[in-house]
Amino acid sequence: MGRVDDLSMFRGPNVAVDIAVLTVVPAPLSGTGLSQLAVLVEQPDFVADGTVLPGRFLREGQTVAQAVADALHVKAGLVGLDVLPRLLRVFDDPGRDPRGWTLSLGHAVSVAFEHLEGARGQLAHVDGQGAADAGSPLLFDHDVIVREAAEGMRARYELEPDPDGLFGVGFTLAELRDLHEGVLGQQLRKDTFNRRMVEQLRPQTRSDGTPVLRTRGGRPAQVYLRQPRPGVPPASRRRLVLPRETN
Amino acid sequence: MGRVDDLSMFRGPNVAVDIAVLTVVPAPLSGTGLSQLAVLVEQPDFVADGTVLPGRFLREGQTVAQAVADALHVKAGLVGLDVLPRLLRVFDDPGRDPRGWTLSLGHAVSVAFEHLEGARGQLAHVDGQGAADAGSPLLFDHDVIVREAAEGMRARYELEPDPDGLFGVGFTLAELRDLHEGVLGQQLRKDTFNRRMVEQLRPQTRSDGTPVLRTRGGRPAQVYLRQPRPGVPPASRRRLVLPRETN
DNA sequence: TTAATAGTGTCTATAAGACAATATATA
DNA sequence: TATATATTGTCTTATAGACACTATTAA
Repeated sequence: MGRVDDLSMFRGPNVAVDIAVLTVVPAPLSGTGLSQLAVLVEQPDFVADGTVLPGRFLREGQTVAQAVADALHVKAGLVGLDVLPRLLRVFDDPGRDPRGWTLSLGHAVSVAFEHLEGARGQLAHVDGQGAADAGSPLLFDHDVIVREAAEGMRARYELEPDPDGLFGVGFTLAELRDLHEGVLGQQLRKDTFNRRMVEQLRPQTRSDGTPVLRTRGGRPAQVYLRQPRPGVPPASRRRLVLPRETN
Repeated sequence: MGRVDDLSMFRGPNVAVDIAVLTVVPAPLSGTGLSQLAVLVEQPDFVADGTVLPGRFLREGQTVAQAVADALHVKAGLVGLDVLPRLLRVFDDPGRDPRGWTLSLGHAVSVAFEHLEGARGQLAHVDGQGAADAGSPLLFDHDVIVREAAEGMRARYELEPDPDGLFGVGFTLAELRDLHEGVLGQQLRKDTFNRRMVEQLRPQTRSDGTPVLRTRGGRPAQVYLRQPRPGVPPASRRRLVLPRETN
């Protein structure tokens, strides 16, 4: 930031936030029998054929996070979620909005499917390439936002158990794997997946020390909780950094 | 983006770009005998004791990349670099600038040390925690920008050879390791480092097929080029994703 | 009982960590 | 020659991949 005493010499752009609300549709509801990554879209009233992400202009005195929360409230009818918007990129083409100079801050948020119950809009399936299959094409740069949002979420879900916290409470390894397969859009190896994840989880126990179990048609499974300590590096990812002074 | 016909009802914020210009000071010049990560800072004229990153307000009709290029030109005297600004985060606290409503888009760019020859400002060493050791404290949120810029660059330099392209031409594995050790602020294991990197590099040869070598006081070393194909996944990072339908 | 799911154990292949040995330049 | 750096090879260890086997529920 430079030294400019009179800011009024600059006319700032209108700044919008556009949000890819990502969720995982549970297997029984997805139609395919598998959990599926999906994004919340809506049909705007100002075009006949087109789909957009929820978005909103930033008001003075607001933070970006507040504008995101407002957009989710006003556009999607979602209230009271405490989400962590992740900034993806800025769309800054000076001619991108014919109505005037606007910037758009593309964001991603991950929301548990249950919290999208009363939401307005539709859930569009996100395919392996990050393309949303809404009925009509995504307008503006919104396809890019969805693709980058999906890419980021997939990268996060490859090494850590449910890093976005879509499970509110405990979960079994099978439920966790369903979730991860939905996010990644790929099947995962059960044994390797379990080995990687177990070491980052804590088995849930009752106060008397007995394990909390959950059954799904077979042998009951241990229920796990995310470790309270975040940022534990997955053991599998060896680092080049030297622990000592050697060489 | 919603449907708003009259944009003039919104008064947009002033939008600034602030840039962490990262470079690696070669070992002979750093004073420590090791290559060192550094960031370009300047002493602003409006405070007695404080340091800032180069920055500039976005003008109408400009893209963010153009504003970054302008800032590097006007503030640091750098012309003609084609840099790739990486967006790090938005600083959006409504009260962060007493002069009025401003947003700042924190960016990182990586620039080869040779290109900073005629630059205004000083190079501040960036330590292992991402803290810049300028003589005086970094003002505003600029310490956060430097930290996140360094984090991102370090993550990139752990698995791939010189992903930011600080070497313009060919390099030996020893030179590459010096560079990576400077970025990471850590010594690296020579053998493992070489194994990882060689498979992502192409040995430089003359038209007659003889290898290009370079000597540094001992046996001459092969000169390598980055593979023209970017985005080659490092072989070491095994993935969970199934190649087949199994499990 | 059978079917379905959960969990454990084991063998193999691959890559990292550690270190030794050899090669080729300069002083 | 001695010294410095580069390069190759090998042994050990850790983890992924593959698969078999046991365990515990419901129907």
